[in-house]
Amino acid sequence: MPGGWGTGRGQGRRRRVMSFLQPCLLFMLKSGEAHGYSLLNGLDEFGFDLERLDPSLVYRALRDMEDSGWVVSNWGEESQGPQRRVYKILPEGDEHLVQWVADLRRTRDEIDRLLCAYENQSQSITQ
Amino acid sequence: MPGGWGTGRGQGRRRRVMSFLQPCLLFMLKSGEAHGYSLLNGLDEFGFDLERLDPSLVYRALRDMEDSGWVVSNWGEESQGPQRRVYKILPEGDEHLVQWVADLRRTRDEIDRLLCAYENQSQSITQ
DNA sequence: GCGGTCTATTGACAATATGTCTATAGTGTT
DNA sequence: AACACTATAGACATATTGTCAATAGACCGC
Repeated sequence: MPGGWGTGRGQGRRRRVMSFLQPCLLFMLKSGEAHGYSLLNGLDEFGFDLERLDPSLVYRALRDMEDSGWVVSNWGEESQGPQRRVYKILPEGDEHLVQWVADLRRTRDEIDRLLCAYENQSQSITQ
Repeated sequence: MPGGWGTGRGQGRRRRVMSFLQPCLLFMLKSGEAHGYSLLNGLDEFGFDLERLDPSLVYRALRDMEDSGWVVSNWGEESQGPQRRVYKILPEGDEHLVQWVADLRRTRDEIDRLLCAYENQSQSITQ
């Protein structure tokens, strides 16, 4: 832990929930099957900076989720352009997303607690 | 990324913000100097399960923050009982906490966006 | 007096997670 | 022909977290 901002990798890099890519990708796949690059592009909807997001991160996450049995993929049948893998969520992936949702609610509450305590302390000091 | 819950380390382990210990410890030190073990005990206030939280994690985080110049510590002057290090936040630590607060607000908003999208999709499906 | 638990701290090693880079390849534009 | 975008994936490095062992004082129960 070099120390968050200003040192080491990704200066100014934001700290998000660990493995946050996972529930985002699972959720997008709930809306329908998609291929990797379009999922990548959809991540800006959840706060990812697409200019800084290396595509290999997304593809590795997709592969890992497939290894875990939450999604499945098959090569599309394009006749034109590069071949694309089409990903689809499985029932196990749906269940996993339910767990993620419960866990993210708790994580949000924990962040809220710290932020509220911080803001309350700032107010009491200035009064 | 074996896949969150059910496999690998920490079965059922929750996924929180990376390095979340850091702002929690910094905030507690804003309230006044404290020694390591009391900071450890105060972490239940922010969602940490004290029964599962290894003290070495907290002490390492404190050391890392001291290395980064955000806190300072000195050996207390107890005549009885084991010696204790007393930690104190520095102005740089205060500034770093301000950055953490801004970042945590964004992280909370990102979680909110995913949770709202998820709940909206669940409702549209059942209607 | 001894064993166990709690308090108090720290380092070493292992495991997990993320970041970066390289590579291949098709299409479209300049 | 070069560049950018699309599309995918592996290797290597770095960052972060988890676990274990170690030391030691105080207190409590037996």
